[in-house]
Amino acid sequence: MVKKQLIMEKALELFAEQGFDATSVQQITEKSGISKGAFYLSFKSKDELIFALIDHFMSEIVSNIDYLVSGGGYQKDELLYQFYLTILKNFEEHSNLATVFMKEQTHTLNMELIMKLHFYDKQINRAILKMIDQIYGDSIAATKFDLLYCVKGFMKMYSELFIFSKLPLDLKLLASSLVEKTNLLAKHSTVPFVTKELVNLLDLPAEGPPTQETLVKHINDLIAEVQEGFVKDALHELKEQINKQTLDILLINGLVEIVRQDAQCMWVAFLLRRYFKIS
Amino acid sequence: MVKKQLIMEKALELFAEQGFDATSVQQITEKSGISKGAFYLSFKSKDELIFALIDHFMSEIVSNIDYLVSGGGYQKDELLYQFYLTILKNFEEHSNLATVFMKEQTHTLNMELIMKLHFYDKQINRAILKMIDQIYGDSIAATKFDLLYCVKGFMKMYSELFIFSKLPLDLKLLASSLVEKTNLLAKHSTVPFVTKELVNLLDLPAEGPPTQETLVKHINDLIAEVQEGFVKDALHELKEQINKQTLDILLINGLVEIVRQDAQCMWVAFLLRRYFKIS
DNA sequence: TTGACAAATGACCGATTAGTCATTAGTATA
DNA sequence: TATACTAATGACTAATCGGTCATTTGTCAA
Repeated sequence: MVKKQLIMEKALELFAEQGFDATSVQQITEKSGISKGAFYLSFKSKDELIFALIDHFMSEIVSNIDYLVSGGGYQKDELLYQFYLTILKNFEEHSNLATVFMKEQTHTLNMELIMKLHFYDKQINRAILKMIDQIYGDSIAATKFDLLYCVKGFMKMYSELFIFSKLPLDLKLLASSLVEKTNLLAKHSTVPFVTKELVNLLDLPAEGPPTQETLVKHINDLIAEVQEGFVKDALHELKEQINKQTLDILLINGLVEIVRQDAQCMWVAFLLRRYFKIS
Repeated sequence: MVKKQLIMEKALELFAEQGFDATSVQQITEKSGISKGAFYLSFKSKDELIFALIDHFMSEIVSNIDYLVSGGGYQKDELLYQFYLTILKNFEEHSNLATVFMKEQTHTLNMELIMKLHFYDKQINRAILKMIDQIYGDSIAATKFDLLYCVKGFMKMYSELFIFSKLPLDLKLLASSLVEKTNLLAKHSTVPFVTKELVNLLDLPAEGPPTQETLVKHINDLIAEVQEGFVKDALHELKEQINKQTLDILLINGLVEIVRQDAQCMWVAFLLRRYFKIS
C-alpha cells in the first residue's frame, strides 16, 4: 500500500521538525496532498502511525546488527568497525526518525509504545552482547555488561552530532575512533558498574501475554503489508491456529520461526511466543 | 514567594510523569490546591514556568561544577572523582527534572528555551574543559574535545539508569568506574573524532543582543526573587544604568560580575554582557 | 462596623485538536 | 449506458487547551 508509505514519509519530516504532539493530522494530510479522511483509511489513529514508524526503523536496525554479528563473516576489529559503521549509516540515513526518538524518548503515550521500545532495546542489547562475546571471548566476562552500556553510550552521544548539526561527518573516521575507545575499555577496564544482575533488574517485569484479539489484529495488519509470499502463508496459518486453539506447539514454533525471519514481523513474533508460552 | 515554589514542585512531578505538553495548567493547579487564576498571578504563562524550572536547576548544576573545578582544592584523580560524584548526586536529587529533560530534549517550544539550553550546555562544556586541562595538562591537547564528548556521553548514558530504574545505586562505585574509564581514554586514545573546529561549528550562530525591554523584565523578575541584599542592589543599579543609557562600562562590568556570583542570575548576566557588548 | 485594597476564584472565551460520517468522485463490470 | 462498488472528501463534532476577567473572599486600618 503506497499511500501508507507516503504518509509515513511526510509525517516523519514533520515530526522531526516539530515533534509528535505539535504536529497535527491536518498538517500531515496537507503535506501528503490527501484529505483527512484518507489518512484514517490508512491508519486507525495518530498513535498507530508512530507505532508503524518505530516498528519500521527499529526492526531494520536490529536485523542489520543481527546480520552483521551472525552471518557477516567479519573478524574481531573488523566486526566492531563494521558494527559502528552500520549503526552510524543507519542514523545518517534515518536522521529524521532519530531526531523524533531523541525528542520523544518514551513520551508517555501508551503502554504498547513503551513495551515496544523496551523490546527493541533488549534485541539490540542481545545482539551487541553476542558481538562482544565473539570479539573478546571469556576474558571480559566480568565487565561485558558494563562495556555494553559504554558502547550504547558512544552511539547515543555521537549520534547527537548527526541530529543537532546537519554537517557532513566522516563516518569512517568516527567508526575507527569508536573502535579504539571500545578496545581500550574492553582490555583495560577493571571497575565495572553495570553487572548482569543490574541488567536483569532493569528488565521490566514482563507484561502478561497479549489477548487473542490484539494478536489477530496485528497479524491481519502484517498480512496486508508483507511482500514475501511464504511469510504471508505462515501468518495465515498462524491466525488459523490461534482461532482453532489447537495448540500444536511444534507446528506453531516452526511457523513463528518462519515469520521471525521477516524484519517487519519481529514484534508479532515476540507476541506470539508470549501468547503460546514458547521458551 | 512561596506559592511560586509550590507550583514549581507540583508541576515538576507532573511534567516528569506525563511530559510538558501532556500536562495541563488545570492539572497543575489541582495538584497545587489553587485556582487557575492564582497560577497566572505567579507565572505569566505555562512557558514561563518551564523556563523558571530550567533556570533553577541548570544554574545549580553549573555552579556546582564551577565551584568544584575553580575552588574545590581537589587534585587530579580526586577532582575527577568529585566531579562525577557531584553530577551523579545532582541527577539523583533532581531525577524528576532529569526525566523532564530526557523527554523534552529541545522540544520545539520557543527560541528562548533553545537558547537557554544551549547556553547552559556551553557553560558545562567550559567547566569540563577547564577540569580536563587541570587534570591532564597539555599532554592531551589533541584529544581533549573528544574526551569532553566522552565524559558527557558517560554522564548521559549512566544517568538513564537513575531515570528508568528507580533503584538505589552505588554512586561512589559508579564514580570510581567512570574515573577509570575517563583516565583510560585520556591516556591511551589516539584517534580523536571531535576536534576544536567541530565544536566551534556546533556553536550555533549567536543571536543578536536582547532588547532593553526583555532585559528589564528579567531583572525585575530577579529582584523579586533574589535573597542576597547586595545582589539585589546591584540589579537595581543595573536597571537604572540601562534606563539612563549612560554606558559607564567599567561600573556596569563590575555590577555584572557581582550579580554573576548568584547562580540565579547566570542567565541575565549573560544577556547583560550581550546587551552591553562586554567581552 | 465600615470602607479600601489585595488575593483568589472559576466560569468563560477563542483556538485547536483527533476523529467521524454523509456525501461525492472514480472505476470496473455487466 | 447503467449498476455496483470502492476510494476519497471535508464539513462537522465533542473535547481540551491556554489564558482572561468580572466577581467574591479575606484582611487590614480607621
